[in-house]
Amino acid sequence: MGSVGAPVSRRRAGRPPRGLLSRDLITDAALALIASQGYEGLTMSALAQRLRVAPSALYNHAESKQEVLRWVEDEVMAKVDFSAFAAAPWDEAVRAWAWSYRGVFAAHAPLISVIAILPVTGAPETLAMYEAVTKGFLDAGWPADRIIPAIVALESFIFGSAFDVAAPEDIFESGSLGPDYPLFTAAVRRRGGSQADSADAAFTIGLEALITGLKVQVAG
Amino acid sequence: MGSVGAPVSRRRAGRPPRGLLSRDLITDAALALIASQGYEGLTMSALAQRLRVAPSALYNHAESKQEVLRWVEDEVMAKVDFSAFAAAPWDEAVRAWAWSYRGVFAAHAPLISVIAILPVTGAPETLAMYEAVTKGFLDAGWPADRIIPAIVALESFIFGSAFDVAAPEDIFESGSLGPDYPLFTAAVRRRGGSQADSADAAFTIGLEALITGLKVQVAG
DNA sequence: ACCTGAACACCGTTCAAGT
DNA sequence: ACCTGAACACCGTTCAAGT
Repeated sequence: MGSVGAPVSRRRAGRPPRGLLSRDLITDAALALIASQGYEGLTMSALAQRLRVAPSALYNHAESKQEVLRWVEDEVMAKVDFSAFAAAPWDEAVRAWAWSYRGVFAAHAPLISVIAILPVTGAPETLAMYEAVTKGFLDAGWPADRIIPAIVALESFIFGSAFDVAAPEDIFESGSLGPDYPLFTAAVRRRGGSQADSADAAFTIGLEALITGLKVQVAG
Repeated sequence: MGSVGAPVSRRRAGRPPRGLLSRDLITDAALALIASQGYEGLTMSALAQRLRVAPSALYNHAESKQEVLRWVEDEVMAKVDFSAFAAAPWDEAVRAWAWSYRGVFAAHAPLISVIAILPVTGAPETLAMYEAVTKGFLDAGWPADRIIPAIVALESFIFGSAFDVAAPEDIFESGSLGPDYPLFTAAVRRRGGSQADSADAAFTIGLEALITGLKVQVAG
């Protein structure tokens, strides 16, 4: 782990900034703020305070808070480990990538709604991941026109599952209404362990089903 | 279709309200507001204005905006069609339910982050759906301890896919960075049609893979 | 080119005062 | 019990003024 404020990934080339701020500094400060206060703590004021600057100064570098979130998103995406696609067989690589992807975004759920609307334009870390994943699918013999839909399907499952990780322990507690829904209540009771265990179990079941099902589709 | 302000589903029993407001009236107004202005238009002020009441009056009935969103969520959930579980074979029922579920929440994506954190306590429409789905799985011979994880996995995929429906046409446009990521750029080009078609294709592929894979798991 | 300080147009929520 | 009106503590963003 680097010290607070240390760059979290490879820095952008280009002219060094003249003033106090830059995209990289703002992004690092935003990530540090999110790490310590969560996404509710990420306000333009708090960001400015951490950078010892007036809030309005941020707008010389970012068009909006939305743009700052896009920078954060690309930086977070860089933490996803897709290295298995270069070495392991397809199903093993998908498994390793998906678990890493879900783990990273479980701590960044508010970004998911940003990503969903967000063109990849200008997000080099994100594009690097897609390039490696695409190559992994091609190497495994996937037809080119099936690759993007398959990746989107996997990502949809991963994003949905990332939300689930943050769910509270009592998410399926029906309370006083319980007796009206006996089958569901019984099924919930049969599912043991903590919420973290339950989320992992659901993710395992879904991911393995997807891998199996996709393999069948591409073979048939 | 009912007229504006008409109740959208079965109304709650219990004492009629004494004043101008009630949970049902607030929920209906919120849904009407969302339908005409989207979720950005759903503010406590706008809600109060539509109900011809001061914003502070809402707090005699709802603890917070978050609670209003929970009411909306349960109402929206009532639109999901799970009737196939009572009649059709398991895979057909899952397919019909999942498509309906995704369609409903594609128009209500901001609710997804609410649901993920939200215990089902006090959400009768939601519980009714889970009860019917659980029964469908039991009737198909599913072991009780596997049902909830499987439903959660399906829901994760459905929620993630609902986000995808709202994605812009150019979501995978890499722009000037394109040449650096040739395999991905080529794969994107091979995927034809509109974003709506792409979202449908990804949903079809993922859902069919899940159904196939879950069947294999439960058989083995 | 970049930063400050004041201002603007909002948010959700609280609370004393009324009926 | 329920509603009003004023107030509070925030938001993100703009813009004239300075260097």
